Amino acid sequence: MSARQVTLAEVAKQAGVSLATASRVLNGSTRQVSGDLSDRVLRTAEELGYVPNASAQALARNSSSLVGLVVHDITDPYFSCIAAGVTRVAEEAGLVVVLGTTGRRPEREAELLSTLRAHRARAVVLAGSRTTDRAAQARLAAEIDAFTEQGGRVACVSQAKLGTDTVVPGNRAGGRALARALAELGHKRFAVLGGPPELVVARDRLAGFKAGLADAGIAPPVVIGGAFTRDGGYEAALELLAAKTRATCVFAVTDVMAMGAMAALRERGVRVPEDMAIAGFDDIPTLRDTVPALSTVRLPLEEMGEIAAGLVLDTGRDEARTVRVAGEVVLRASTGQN
Amino acid sequence: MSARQVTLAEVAKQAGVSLATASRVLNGSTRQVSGDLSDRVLRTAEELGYVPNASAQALARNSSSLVGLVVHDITDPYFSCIAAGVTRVAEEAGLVVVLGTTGRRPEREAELLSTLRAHRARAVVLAGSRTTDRAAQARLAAEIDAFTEQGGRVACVSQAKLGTDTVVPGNRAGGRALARALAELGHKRFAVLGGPPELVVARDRLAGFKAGLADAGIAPPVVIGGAFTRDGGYEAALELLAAKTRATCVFAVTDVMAMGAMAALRERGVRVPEDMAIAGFDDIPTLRDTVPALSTVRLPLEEMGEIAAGLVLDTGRDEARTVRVAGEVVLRASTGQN
DNA sequence: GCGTGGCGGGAAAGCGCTTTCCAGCGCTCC
DNA sequence: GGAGCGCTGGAAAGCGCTTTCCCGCCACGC
Repeated sequence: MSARQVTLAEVAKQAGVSLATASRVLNGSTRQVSGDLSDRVLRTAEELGYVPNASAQALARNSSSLVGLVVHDITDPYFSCIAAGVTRVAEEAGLVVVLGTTGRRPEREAELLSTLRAHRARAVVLAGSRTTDRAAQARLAAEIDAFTEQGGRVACVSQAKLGTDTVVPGNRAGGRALARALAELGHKRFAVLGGPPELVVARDRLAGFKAGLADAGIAPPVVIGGAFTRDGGYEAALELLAAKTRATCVFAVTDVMAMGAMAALRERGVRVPEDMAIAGFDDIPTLRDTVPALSTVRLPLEEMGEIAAGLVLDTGRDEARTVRVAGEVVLRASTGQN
Repeated sequence: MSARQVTLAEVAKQAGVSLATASRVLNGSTRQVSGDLSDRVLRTAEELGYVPNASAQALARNSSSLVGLVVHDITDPYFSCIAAGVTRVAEEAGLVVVLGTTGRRPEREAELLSTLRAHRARAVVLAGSRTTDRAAQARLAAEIDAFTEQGGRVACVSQAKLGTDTVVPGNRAGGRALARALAELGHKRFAVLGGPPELVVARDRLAGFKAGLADAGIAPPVVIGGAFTRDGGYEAALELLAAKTRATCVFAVTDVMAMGAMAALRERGVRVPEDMAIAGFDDIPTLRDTVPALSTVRLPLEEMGEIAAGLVLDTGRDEARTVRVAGEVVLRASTGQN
């Protein structure tokens, strides 16, 4: 089988030109090639079905056309939206995105970065959330350094790391605005499903929310931890109900968690929003269509992916930049009065 | 900046061995190396922070560690679930997955395959649905041939292509079983939101559904086309309502479409399931938690991704294999009586 | 007329790795 | 005791491409 792949050398020979000329014609260069030869090369390349060997190009140029994308779980709409943004931009730039998933294990992030470095990826977007796990962070920082020293760029979504481009959503501000909006709806007693305490994103949203409550002169919420997933929200909501707090409104730091929480409430016969109002964060598309529609803080997820990819592919500037994107409170049926 | 990357040659020199020996130690080979030298190489590699250059390896070995994955839209839960399965298997095998998105343009599939070929990807999973567009199919078939001739393997999810491994969900059988189950619930008049007529997946599900209705001695359904997306389902549902059929139960050929349809029904004040029952296909995770929960045909999406990746990475067998996975009817609240 | 410079073309030196081939060495086996 | 073998280590030839360097050619200016 395996018809040997057509090489540049074959094209060159067939077209009766040198390797150098063929390369210049087919893969761009500053040098000019006469129209005559150029045509001939183009034609034979076409005829032979020549496709350049990307590995060889990468080796010779010492830079590949790969862009890395690291997420925790591609199944999570938060990440898949960001992924959509990143891939769109990358593909427009003629690059190819390699997808790495961590399964929420922080140490995988560094491993993946190392792999990406081996592949000489020219850039990486890190969409996973930052943890406070010291060892993992140190290892990650070292990998990031190694990666950038090798000439690659790194952008983080929602986790400011020194020396990298960053897209920072207004987690704190969003949480705060949401708290105020909910307070205005008349709620007095709040609970928060706070996710894992070591996740910075979760902490920021929680901190913002608390600040917002304080602004409104409302007592601090009951906070219940849990995993950053639908099931985490489900469990946390059950725990909340078991705790018999008098909260009338619960804030899940993530839409996905809110989804699980709503399922738990429903199972327990707690009506939303009559018995318990609920709000999330992110505004993932699927939850706009649910009943009741979820109140949340909207983040332009796809756009954030696009921005991150844009930052990381913009070879012009060299210093790290930070782009802030604001969250927008969106009140829907899940908090009533709407 | 850019501290030059550590090369094998540097490691070898530092460790006082030849390039060949260093390569054998670090990157596996059939050949043995004495424990003494081996240790020395391993140690210096560690010290220097050596990471093999994947492009160079790919070039020298004429085979890379890339696995392609082509989907229409990574944001669609159907695809993101499959993607999760594929990446899991690939990462376990020490491979890296390259994600390509077509944006539902059939011609992109061939383009991406060509790119993947340039990168010498060792395998590709095509998760996009097959269309009946002749030109696109021909181009795609040619690219698949080129890819396999070059030594790569191709697997398709849910679209049987000659000469490739395939994971085939029971679209027809699932549609049929669903129709029968719905008939048993007492429905007599059905509508189908059939998606784009040129998509084979959509056609199969529809055909199966019709067959199931026929089995139950029920008149053929009203069929309304539309896009294979949430918005497509939304529009199609509006059209259905405008058509003033007397259908009491509507089958959306995709859960995602069903989601849009439910939103449309809700907006128009049509209660589900009291006024109109609805069922989907795929069983995407998010819709298990909605109100009402969606009746559907469950497909093991992640598993399908895993199977596809498994097929394509199993270098043992050479002929194309087909794995069928059955859909399982799951009746939930959206069809009432439950 | 000849030096100059610009320009298009080709030869060849890598890029970092794998792998073949060969050399040397210590064994076993007659 | 020597032929033959198996085993380990190293030299070197690629893998397919980019890019530097050089060469020959032509147009130009003095």
